[in-house]
Amino acid sequence: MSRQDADTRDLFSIADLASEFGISTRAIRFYESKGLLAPERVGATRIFRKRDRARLILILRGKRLGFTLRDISDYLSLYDADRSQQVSLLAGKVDERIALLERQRDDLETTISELREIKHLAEERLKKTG
DNA sequence: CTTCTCACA
DNA sequence: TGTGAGGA
Repeated sequence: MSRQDADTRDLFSIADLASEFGISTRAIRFYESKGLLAPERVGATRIFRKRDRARLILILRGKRLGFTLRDISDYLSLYDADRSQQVSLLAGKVDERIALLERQRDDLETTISELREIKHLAEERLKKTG
């Protein structure tokens, strides 16, 4: 059993992480090119450690919640620097995100109401004309 | 298998 | 925010 669980292992190749998280190796390189990841190198080959993997998990979670890579980058860059600044940045971004989703929800509800009204009028017309 | 870059949506 | 392709 040389194979260890991802959580207990320390070293990962780009292909390991890509398959573990169901993303492309290209996407991982892309995140690195945007400064979100900074794996070690042995020659030209990337070596990802647990902390790199943890950052990738945060990146994917941020994306899932609808944040841009820029948002995520800003957040991650404060990890070692200012912890409380990081927390307040996160709080602000979360507020923004919630506000946007609520506006979108309101817009959707308005649109749905309009469509229901149109449907109602169409059905009324059908009753009259046959 | 890895790397890089350029074009493209 | 990524992908496809082509070369090394």
